[in-house]
Amino acid sequence: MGRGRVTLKRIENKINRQVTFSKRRAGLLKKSHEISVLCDADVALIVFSTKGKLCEYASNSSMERILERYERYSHAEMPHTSTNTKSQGILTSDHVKLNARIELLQKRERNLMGEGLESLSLKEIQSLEQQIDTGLKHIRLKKNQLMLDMISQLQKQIKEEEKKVTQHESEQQTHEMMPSLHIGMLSNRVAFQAGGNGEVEENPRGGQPATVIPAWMVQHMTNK
Amino acid sequence: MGRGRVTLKRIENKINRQVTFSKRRAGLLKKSHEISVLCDADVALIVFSTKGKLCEYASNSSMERILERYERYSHAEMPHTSTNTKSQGILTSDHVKLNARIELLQKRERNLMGEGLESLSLKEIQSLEQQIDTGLKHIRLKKNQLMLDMISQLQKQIKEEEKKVTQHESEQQTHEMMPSLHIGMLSNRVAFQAGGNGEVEENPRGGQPATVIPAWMVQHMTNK
DNA sequence: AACTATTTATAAGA
DNA sequence: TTCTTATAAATAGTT
Repeated sequence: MGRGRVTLKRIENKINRQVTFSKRRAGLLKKSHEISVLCDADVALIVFSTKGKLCEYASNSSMERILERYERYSHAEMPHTSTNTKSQGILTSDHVKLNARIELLQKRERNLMGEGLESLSLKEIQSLEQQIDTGLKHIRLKKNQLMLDMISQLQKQIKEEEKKVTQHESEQQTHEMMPSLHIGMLSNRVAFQAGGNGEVEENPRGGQPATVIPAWMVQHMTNK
Repeated sequence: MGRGRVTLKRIENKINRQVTFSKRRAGLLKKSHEISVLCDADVALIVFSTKGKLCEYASNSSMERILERYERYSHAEMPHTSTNTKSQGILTSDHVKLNARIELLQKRERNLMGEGLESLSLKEIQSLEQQIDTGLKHIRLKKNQLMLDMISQLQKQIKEEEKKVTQHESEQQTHEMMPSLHIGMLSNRVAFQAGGNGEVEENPRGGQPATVIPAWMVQHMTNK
């Protein structure tokens, strides 16, 4: 829907990404609203930008109601940390409660770092492992992103340096050819393989620009 | 986007409504996925059709994770609205401190789970990765320990059961040889190869007698 | 479920 | 950010 074909891949340019985000977010909101009105559907949309800014849409019935309905529908329930956390109420002004909450959070932190596991059951530990494993993947993804950003920035810098040097040389009538450092060509592959301990979390198809719509989505689109 | 202008009003024809719903739902899902990939956003979409059928989309991190994040975010919204009980007086500053600490801990927790990484530098992320990686190893160690404990406990139990059965049989003068289930010989091997990702740091715990390993456990040990 | 005429969304540019 | 514009995409009505 624009002047170029869309490739389903993270937009690397920060500015562009932000702009596209704003535009598409607006579109998504609009369409969410439209389907809710046209088709009399209950819709809840939650979007967090890269920077963590929240944006939400909820049809007619409030977000809360829809989420409740979702919880009810999706599974019988799942007793989880969020339950305690939420029921305690972050806003509680009671000192004791605040301290209790802090203690809880500290225990949670220690658990996440692999400490204080004595009191946990096998099930709890498995769940913990799962969460951390997933989180670690995210972290490594983010790290790769940062490294990529840094690489392209450095490349830009080097190019500029080269330009200066070249200019300088021509001013001095020095026409030697200086072989430029084309470190750049490898950026993508290198970056994607840099996972610390050899884990490659990124799309294994490395250089492929486009992405196929994931199977689950096709399913959603196909099934009724 | 079609042969007629769209009027933002509930489609009365039931069939049409259903068809439009299907089409637009697919579109919405697609766009949700696109913005999540292109703009690196966290997106959760929940749609209930008129008939109450649920359809959902969640980017990368699971729906649960996003909803949790949402809860956290929306709760954190109104911390200032209810600064009640001025009777607390001096304690207020404590309060503020406690709340600040809680916020810090929450951020830390999110970081440990691979969220809210936007504000971190490459160095910080690397350190985080290191910590979590180490922690994860601990957790897996603990898990293995627990599983091994459970296995030997189960083995003991079964042994006793077998004994009872044998006694009973001899009491009844039934001397048929009942081939006991010596599936057990592999127990150790299985246990030691199951370690999630292959890391088993535990030390072999003696050759216990025969045992059947429950299916669920094998699964837990094998998968991952 | 396919097709296609149109409307809509939006990428790029200013 | 906002506006404009050329184009890609979505989709309403049809088969």
